[in-house]
Amino acid sequence: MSTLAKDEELRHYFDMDGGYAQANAHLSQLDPTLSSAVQRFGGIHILNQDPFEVLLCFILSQNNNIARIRQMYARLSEVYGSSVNERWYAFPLASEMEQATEEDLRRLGMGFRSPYLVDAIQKHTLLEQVPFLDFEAALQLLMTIRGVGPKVGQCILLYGFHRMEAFPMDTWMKKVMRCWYPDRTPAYFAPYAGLAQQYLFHYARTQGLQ
DNA sequence: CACCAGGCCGTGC
DNA sequence: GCACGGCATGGT
Repeated sequence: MSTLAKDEELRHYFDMDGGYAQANAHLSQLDPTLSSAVQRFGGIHILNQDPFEVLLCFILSQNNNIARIRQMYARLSEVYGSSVNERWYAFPLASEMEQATEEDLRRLGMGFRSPYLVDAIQKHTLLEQVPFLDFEAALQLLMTIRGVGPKVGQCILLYGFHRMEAFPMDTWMKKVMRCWYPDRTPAYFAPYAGLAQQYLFHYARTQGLQ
């Protein structure tokens, strides 16, 4: 790949032309909490990640901790990833994991998520339909994959398909909503709910809720 | 050594 | 519909 093409790919991956000045300005004027979150952590971008990678990673994330998710990600990359694909990182393509069985994955330490991974690999072509569906239909489709519920599904839509309406509700965001936005729903943050989620998540985890 | 982790599934009501 | 326990495994 030419350096120019790689530069363009990286610009897209990090969403360098995402219009964040306007998004940050909008969120900042919503309320004091978001205002200080943006002020402290301004610069957060929503990545444009590979949908298949995101699908597997967020299946791995359920009831798990970051350190171990990293380790499992690295292990899948080592065992199934290949440098022949034209990418700057080694996470496997769906085609490279087609042969993986539940037993293989258990031996690799994927635990109770192993059958979920197998189902996700098997159904990976569903991802191709997502760009043509509205948000709710896309979420319902993703949730037909075992191990994909509302939270994981919205993560896939946000990081894999850049759907800004997505607002993944994990344990931290439930606390955030209860504590700071008791009378609000994610629609309050439209049209930048996904970005707001990232700011609030990071804000809550680094400086705590009060 | 208990307890927990950026949920989801199956069961029982 | 909704509350509940179980879940593989490594970190703290």
